[in-house]
Amino acid sequence: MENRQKKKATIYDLSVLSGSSPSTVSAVLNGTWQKRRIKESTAKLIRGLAEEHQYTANLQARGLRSSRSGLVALLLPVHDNRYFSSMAQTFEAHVRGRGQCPIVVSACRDPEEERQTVEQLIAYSIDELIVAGATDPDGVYEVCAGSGIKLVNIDLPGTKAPSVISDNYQGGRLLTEAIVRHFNADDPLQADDLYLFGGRDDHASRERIRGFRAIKRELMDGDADRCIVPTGYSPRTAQTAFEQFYEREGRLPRGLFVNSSINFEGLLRFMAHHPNEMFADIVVGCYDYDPFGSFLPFPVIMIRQDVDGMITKAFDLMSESRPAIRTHVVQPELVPPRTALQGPLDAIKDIE
Amino acid sequence: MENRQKKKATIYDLSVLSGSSPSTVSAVLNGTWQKRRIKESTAKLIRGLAEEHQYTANLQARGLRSSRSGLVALLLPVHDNRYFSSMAQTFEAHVRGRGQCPIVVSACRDPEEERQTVEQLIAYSIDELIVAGATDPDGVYEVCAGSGIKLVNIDLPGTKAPSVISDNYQGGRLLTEAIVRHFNADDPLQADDLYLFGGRDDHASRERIRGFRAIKRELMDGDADRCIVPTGYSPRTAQTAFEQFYEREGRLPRGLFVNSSINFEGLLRFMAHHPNEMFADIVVGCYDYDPFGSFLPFPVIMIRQDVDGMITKAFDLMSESRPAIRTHVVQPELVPPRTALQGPLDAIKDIE
DNA sequence: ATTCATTGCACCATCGATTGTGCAATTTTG
DNA sequence: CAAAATTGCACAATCGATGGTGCAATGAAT
Repeated sequence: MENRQKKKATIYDLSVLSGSSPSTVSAVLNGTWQKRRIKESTAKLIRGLAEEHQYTANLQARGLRSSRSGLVALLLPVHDNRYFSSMAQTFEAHVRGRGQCPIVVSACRDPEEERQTVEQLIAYSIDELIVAGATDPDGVYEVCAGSGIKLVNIDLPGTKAPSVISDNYQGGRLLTEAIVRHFNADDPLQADDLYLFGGRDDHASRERIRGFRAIKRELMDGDADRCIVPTGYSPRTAQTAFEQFYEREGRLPRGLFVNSSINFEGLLRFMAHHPNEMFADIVVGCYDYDPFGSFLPFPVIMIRQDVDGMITKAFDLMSESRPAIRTHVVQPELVPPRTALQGPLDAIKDIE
Repeated sequence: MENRQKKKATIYDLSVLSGSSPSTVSAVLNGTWQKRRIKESTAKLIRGLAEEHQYTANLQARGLRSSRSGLVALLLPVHDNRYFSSMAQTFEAHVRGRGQCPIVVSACRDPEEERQTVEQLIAYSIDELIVAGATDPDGVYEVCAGSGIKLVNIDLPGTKAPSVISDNYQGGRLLTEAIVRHFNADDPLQADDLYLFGGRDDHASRERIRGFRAIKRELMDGDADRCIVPTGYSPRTAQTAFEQFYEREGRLPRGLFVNSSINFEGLLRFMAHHPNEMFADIVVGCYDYDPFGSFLPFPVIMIRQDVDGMITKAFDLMSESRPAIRTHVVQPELVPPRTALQGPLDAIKDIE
């Protein structure tokens, strides 16, 4: 009854109740009381009152005074795929582990939205920011410049802040090679039957394409520009690309390198209009891992990026005082078909 | 050069530069200047200076003064599955549409974590909060009580705040019936060959189970408690349950109602240790939709909950001044096998 | 030429916590 | 017992924005 009051208690309320000054209350409740030589008994009294009245600090006030907030943000392009959602999950675990408050926002892969969102975050005095897969990382940097925010790019590199990315070239190589080798020696995959679909003109796509071409040249007799079909990161445009190919050729390529699980959803949409038999002889390599994708009716080889490794590295960089502006590369992992890997959810304790 | 200063400009800086008072600057920049009868020319001058010096309001200060923040939060159990990640995506679009700032956090399905997280959010003067799939919605309410936050439960209902949930009973019926009817008449599914795996003792699971049993009684000759195997929402425990069943019976049930896509991942893990042939005669119904899950090598029928409908309803409720404490029910949708539905990502414009 | 209304803005208290500084009371030292 | 050192805390400025109130200057009405 008594502690179901309407307004939240402040240090001033507790100050009156305890007979101490607000600054004493503040010191006791934020842990600096030893430094201020507050008596243990005083501290105990105040802590008791705080407990009794359910005191919680007004973090906006604290943030205003100290120009910090305890908030750590992750800016994603989108939430709705397993790569980024596992990144969010991993990120939260890390931030909580450091005793801070994680928040996740997305900016729809829109440079203007990215900048505006970050501006908002800065206005809330976010302490640290991880920008994942930004369309314009350096634009984000400009917004952050001079705000004192710690900034690390992840997934796509920038030139103004430290970055942590996957080795997309190596991943592209691994995946392409695995596709090629998945075919039997008696009916090997031909160079003009191995296509790459998806992605756009960003660093990750370029590197993966570079790896794709390198393997094609090394393992097969050639490569061609028409074997590369960038579609942007969208299911719809990818679907269109598959359908156009099918219109033209009457079939799909036997070897398909799909540049992201988002583009893979375009292939699903295509599949919905065609029977499974059409995919009998096909091998798909997908950059990014999705557990369900791994068990489709045809062989699906996937690349899992080391999200935990990247996030860990990003926080390492943030804890450095003046991290070098360079790009750190983390190795991704090849995932054979029909593989159910553990993910960040496995770290969560189950009740039930 | 000159606008690359180290510290952010404040209304006091602009006040000096413009020769007006801070309150005038404030009024001009927050839009209340008409009400305060500021001259158009003064306003224009100040807006120009603000632009030039890249002024952005300190939202912590504003929030402190006005005890509002412009932040709207979504509290999820976890990020890393398509149901909740699409919820995050949809939520963000709605909040941005209202000109506010969305933030998403997760609390790992841990009641204590839920309460602590919400306490933090309140400390930042979050204006509105949607709590999705909370283990203890009423516990969250207690924390919010008297803070003036607008609160709506979603996915799992509470008794202290308005709630929006799926019609899980109806969804359970739909899904169970679809599983049964997917078998041929010449070799129909028997009651003791239709199992439900996953979920726990929450409202959603209970309702789905109720629907499951109702259909079993209506369409088949019986039902049995042993056909229901709650595992909690975790891939690992679900996997164990499938493996134990397999140990015991030497096979899986022909009809499988899997209570969430998270539990379905447990089936994937089981699949990784067994050949596809084992699943030749199986029909799976999964509560929650995952596009990749829909295309597995056996028929997978899914339920898609109307996330957009639920979020829309939730915001409708929030905009009411004193919404009734009741539970609103939204109809879910049955998704036949091999179906690639559009999702919230389709609303995002593509830049190629 | 007064009086009154309107315009246009400045002043100041306030939101709740942090932190540098000062000082009385107590304890220690010589 | 006086001087010095330490303990324990209060005071007050501050962070940046908001909004109620007051007041001078200008124009309108009588």
